[in-house]
Amino acid sequence: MISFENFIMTDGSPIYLQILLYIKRGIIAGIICDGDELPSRRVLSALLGVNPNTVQKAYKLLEDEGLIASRAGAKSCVVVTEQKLAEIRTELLEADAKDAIAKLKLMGVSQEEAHALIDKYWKEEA
Amino acid sequence: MISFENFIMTDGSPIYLQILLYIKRGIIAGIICDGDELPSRRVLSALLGVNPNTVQKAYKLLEDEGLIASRAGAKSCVVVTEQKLAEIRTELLEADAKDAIAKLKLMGVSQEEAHALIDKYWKEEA
DNA sequence: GAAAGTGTATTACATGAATAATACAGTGGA
DNA sequence: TCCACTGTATTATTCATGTAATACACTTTC
Repeated sequence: MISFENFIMTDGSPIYLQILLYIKRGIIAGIICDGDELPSRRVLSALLGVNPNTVQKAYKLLEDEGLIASRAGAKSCVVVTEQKLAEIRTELLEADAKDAIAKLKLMGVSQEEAHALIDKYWKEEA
Repeated sequence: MISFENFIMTDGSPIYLQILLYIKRGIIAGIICDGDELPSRRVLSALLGVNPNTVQKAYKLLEDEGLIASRAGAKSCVVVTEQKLAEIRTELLEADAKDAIAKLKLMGVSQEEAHALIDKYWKEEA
């Protein structure tokens, strides 16, 4: 069963997207694997303190991407091939890296300073 | 007059926040300096293709932070002291760096890979 | 088979973001 | 002084997010 203990809700971006990205990043990290069971919509919504529909929205999008499989009555589970994993890994890594770099550049940070920032803040938090 | 030619509108986060952050990051980069004139609400809204109220919302927040000064009838302009600059620089750099690092960690990226990602994507785009 | 839990779907509502159309008062330059 | 431009404020509307309350069919397990 997939764990959500490291899930931290951010204010700002839609909750259903945060859930979606959390699962995607977990898959990329190898923490969430092919065949893993997802918590049911009702259980996860209760755990996060949100509405079941919000969770359903995230799960629906993941199913549209072919990353999870759902059948009425049974638990949903993760479906990941090697190829799909490589795809979303590249997609998310590139997006996150470029986004961060663009922000730093806007603030006049140099490439060397960027490396220093990573070293400075990497150790903090789990 | 402050230029917005490097401003790129992202979908997702509120436009007024994007405007606010763009100006803050410009101040941090030293591109936007104390005394600089801001484009009027109407002019900037026309330039970005958004409603004047959206720009007003961003400017209002900047004024609440003491980063710009507005008087009815006259152009708004930037107000930045050395101390305030140091404050927001630390605040934004830390926030952006920590945010990016947290995302990479969720995907199982190592500190070494993070450095490699910076080198890989730094050159792209202006 | 029965019950509990599951996925799925529908409808209604609340809220905030953003748009739209104004209106008014103050500033600055011709 | 006059006029264009400025900041400021108000009200109404649209849209997406998120909530809420259901309902129904299917599966898993006892």
